[in-house]
Amino acid sequence: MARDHASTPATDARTRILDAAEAIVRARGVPNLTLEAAAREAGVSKGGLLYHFSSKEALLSALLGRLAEFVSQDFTEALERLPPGPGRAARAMLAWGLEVSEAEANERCDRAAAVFLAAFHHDPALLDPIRAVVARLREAVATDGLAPGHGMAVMAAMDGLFMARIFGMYELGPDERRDMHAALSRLLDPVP
Amino acid sequence: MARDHASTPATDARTRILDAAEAIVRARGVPNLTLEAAAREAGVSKGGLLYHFSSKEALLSALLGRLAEFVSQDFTEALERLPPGPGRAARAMLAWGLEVSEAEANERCDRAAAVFLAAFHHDPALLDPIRAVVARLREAVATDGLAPGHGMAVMAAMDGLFMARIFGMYELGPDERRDMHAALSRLLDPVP
DNA sequence: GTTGACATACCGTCCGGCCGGTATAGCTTT
DNA sequence: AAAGCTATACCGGCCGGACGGTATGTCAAC
Repeated sequence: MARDHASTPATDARTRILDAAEAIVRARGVPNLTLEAAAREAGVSKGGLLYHFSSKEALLSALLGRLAEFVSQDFTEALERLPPGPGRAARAMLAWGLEVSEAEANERCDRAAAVFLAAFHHDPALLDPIRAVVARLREAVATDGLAPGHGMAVMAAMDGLFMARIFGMYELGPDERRDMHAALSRLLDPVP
Repeated sequence: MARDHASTPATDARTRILDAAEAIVRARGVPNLTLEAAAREAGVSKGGLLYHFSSKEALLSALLGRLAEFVSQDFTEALERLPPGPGRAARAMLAWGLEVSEAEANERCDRAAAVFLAAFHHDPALLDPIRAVVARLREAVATDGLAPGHGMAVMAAMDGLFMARIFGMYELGPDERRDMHAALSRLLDPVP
């Protein structure tokens, strides 16, 4: 322990380092995420960082574990808030992406993107944990009672918005979000 | 000019370098795209490469110009192959992503992804040329006579498939492609 | 002999990782 | 209870390698 010193933020060093790494990527991009920078931002020395994460890969791996767990849990909660019935998983995705405030959606998106891109750049295999989560989501969407392809269309559309934002391609305004939500909702009703 | 020399592969050095850079990113990832590696792969010296592209940024910029032009032209062609009428742009996107062979779609996707990711990593601003192209596509999709949001839903779904592939998240099998095509096609008909 | 199209050699920087040290807390032995 | 011992949680400096970029040389073609 020995964690005090008058002016240290209550969180433990490990978490602070993780947060710092994320913040750096968000603010200054993947190439600026160096061990020194992360250590500085977290208020520890480089040696201190390497005590907690024995390599850059270990740091990124931890970052990704956190993300995967967060995403998984977040989606599960969205799912459980919805009544059962055909298309529940797809409706959860839709809600998850388009029924929250734009600010909230963007925040989640940016957090995920930062971790995502940093890990992918270092080694694509680091994405395996979220790949597993996504596979679960996909399975849920594909088997929730909708006509084949309909749920996946919704999921793909949400993923498209994610990508469009992280690469700064386009971003929907409030009206467009509403319109797109309405359009995709048509896919959730039983085929006419 | 002065392009011969008995034993140079028919293409000019500039193009060979561009192709080499793309190939490296595709085969070994963004971090392995170095000037030396690109030069070696293209069969020139590092100095030779720097004669054609005065910096790494210049190389990436050229790569991206090529991509932007290719995408723009490719989409225009897809558009022109379709009869006019409401939803033409959206149908072109759908055709572009789901009415070609899986191999062809993947090939285009991977080429684009390689350039995309390499440029983005070096400097997100390098993506501006394709951002402009995408803005044009988006405009086309948003104003092609469909009910609001419907075209964008299709576009986002295609972008989602793009992202899912480049990050190895998921990939649709032939049946899924067909099903998703059918699902999204429902959005192209006049609202019932 | 000048220019275009390279090749070779080299430099400065930056980054990941390792190492030796150190202060503190807790346990144990006497 | 005093004295050791060990583990934890760091600090600060260093090294080796790689990479982008420059500077200079070369050599055929015109």
